[in-house]
Amino acid sequence: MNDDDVTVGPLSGPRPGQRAGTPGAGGGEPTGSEEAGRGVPDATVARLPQYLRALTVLAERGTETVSSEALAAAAGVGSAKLRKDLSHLGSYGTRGVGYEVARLVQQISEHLGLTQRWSVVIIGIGNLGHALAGYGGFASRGFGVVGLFDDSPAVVGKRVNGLVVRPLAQFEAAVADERPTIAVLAVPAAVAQRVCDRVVATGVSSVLNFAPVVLQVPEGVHVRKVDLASELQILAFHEQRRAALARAARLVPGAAPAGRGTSGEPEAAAVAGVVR
Amino acid sequence: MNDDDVTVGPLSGPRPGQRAGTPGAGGGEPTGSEEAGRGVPDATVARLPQYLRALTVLAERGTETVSSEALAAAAGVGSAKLRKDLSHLGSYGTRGVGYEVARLVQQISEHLGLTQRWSVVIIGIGNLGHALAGYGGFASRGFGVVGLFDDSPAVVGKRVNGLVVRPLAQFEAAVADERPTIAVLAVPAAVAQRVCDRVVATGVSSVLNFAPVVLQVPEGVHVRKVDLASELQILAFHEQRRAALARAARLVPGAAPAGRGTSGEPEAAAVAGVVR
DNA sequence: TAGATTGTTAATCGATTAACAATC
DNA sequence: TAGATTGTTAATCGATTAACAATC
Repeated sequence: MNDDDVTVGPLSGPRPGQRAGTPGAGGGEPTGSEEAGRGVPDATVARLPQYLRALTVLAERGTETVSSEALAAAAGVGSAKLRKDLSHLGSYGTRGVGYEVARLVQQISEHLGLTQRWSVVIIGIGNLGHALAGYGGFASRGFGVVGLFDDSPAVVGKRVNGLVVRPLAQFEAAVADERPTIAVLAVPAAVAQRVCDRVVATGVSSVLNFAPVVLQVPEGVHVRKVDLASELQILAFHEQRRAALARAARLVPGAAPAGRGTSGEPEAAAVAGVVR
Repeated sequence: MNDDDVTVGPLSGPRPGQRAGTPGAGGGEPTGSEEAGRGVPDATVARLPQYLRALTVLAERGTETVSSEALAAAAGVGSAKLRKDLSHLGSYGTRGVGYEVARLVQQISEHLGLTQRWSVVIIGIGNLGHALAGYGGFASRGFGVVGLFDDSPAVVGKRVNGLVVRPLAQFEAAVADERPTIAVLAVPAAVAQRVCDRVVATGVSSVLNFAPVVLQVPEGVHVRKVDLASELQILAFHEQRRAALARAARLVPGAAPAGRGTSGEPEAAAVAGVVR
């Protein structure tokens, strides 16, 4: 689960500390008249795009029906988890048979809100923003980039992927026109909060943040963070632990519990002079 | 928690289905002679970079000591969670006082393995790979990009951020020379698995994958995935749910249970200015 | 000593997993 | 009917949270 998802639900009940996005599964309050999909767990939501992608691949290959076992393998999860996840959407399988690929694609797409087109603006057209503006994966999945903004004279006015980069000063007016739902922030950390404040003030309620800062937003605004350096740091942690374990194993060879495999570890050299 | 982390631990005990990265907290097997940091939970590890960043900001401002309350606020988490997380590292605070910023920076850096320099190669120098190659956030956090590879004649030979893009054919030889620990994959989905296989075959044991596919890797190789389109899809899910709730609220206005605040749908409120 | 704040405990919550009854 | 596979239940596990005793 990517719990960088700083989300506060629209119900905004004043009970302090209630984290929405996981609405009161316990209480009463039917919340309305929806049938299912009311209380899809965050962890499940985060996996739906994966399932959808696996299903799309299957559909392209002409597969019409798939078992939870096979789909789970394609998506890299366990079949029990997959079935549980799908059951939250209402369960569209047939016992003894499996899931109809086309139907499931449709259902997941609807649940993810992909049956409509969402408009996206990108703010900050540096290296990364430029790449995002040109990323084919957005358009192909129903996200339309409708605006590019930056404040640097070096890029304003340039054409990127068919759009002209506009100065940030025009942002508010553009939003009033184009009504994007999602803003992608690819600006430097130092200005990210200020830009975010402006974005939120215009009514945009979802933000994808690439700046390495924790954005403060009012209730009701969703922020997801992609932090590239953090990803490397997390990998580094595991490498470091691996190296530490390998060192320990060399020092206390008898302590090795079992099945250590090719017990020499690849990074031994790189580690040669490190901590502890 | 970012549980895209497909990780298999170095202990590789043959017990089937055991997910490592969360080593047997229950069992016996002391795993060696390390003091602490043995069993840092994945969720905690994923937050350490956040803490480190917040601390760095504090350090730059000249702050010498910080309370869990203040640091937690800066990192966007609760103070209890922060203290619990830090306690997994061994706890370096002083009751009644707080944490010494410099000391904590040092401790977290060591735990993340950032006291050494990790070498990174980037494979796939399209839009995204190009941006990653130029991303300052890597170098500034101790990750050195030592190689860029691609197979397209359009980019091979070009100089990006001081490095010449080499053909993928030279990859194996280069790895033997430069011994990178981490490979970043920014290649098209269609070839990602094949490229990954080559990467893993050279002994690289950590992969950061930007291709929208689930990579199959042998035990002991860490893969983390960054999926840009998925991030947007998850945001779309929440927007879609928000819209559905708003619709339900309009149709059954009396059904609003309590504390609905400005019961109009959040979209409207957000547009008018900032919510709540 | 009095005030502050950590580190830890215990309760709670959400997510995962295995197993199996329901049912195609 | 026999075989297959879903949808759900119940057990387990890991993560979060609040509260507070320890202690600076």
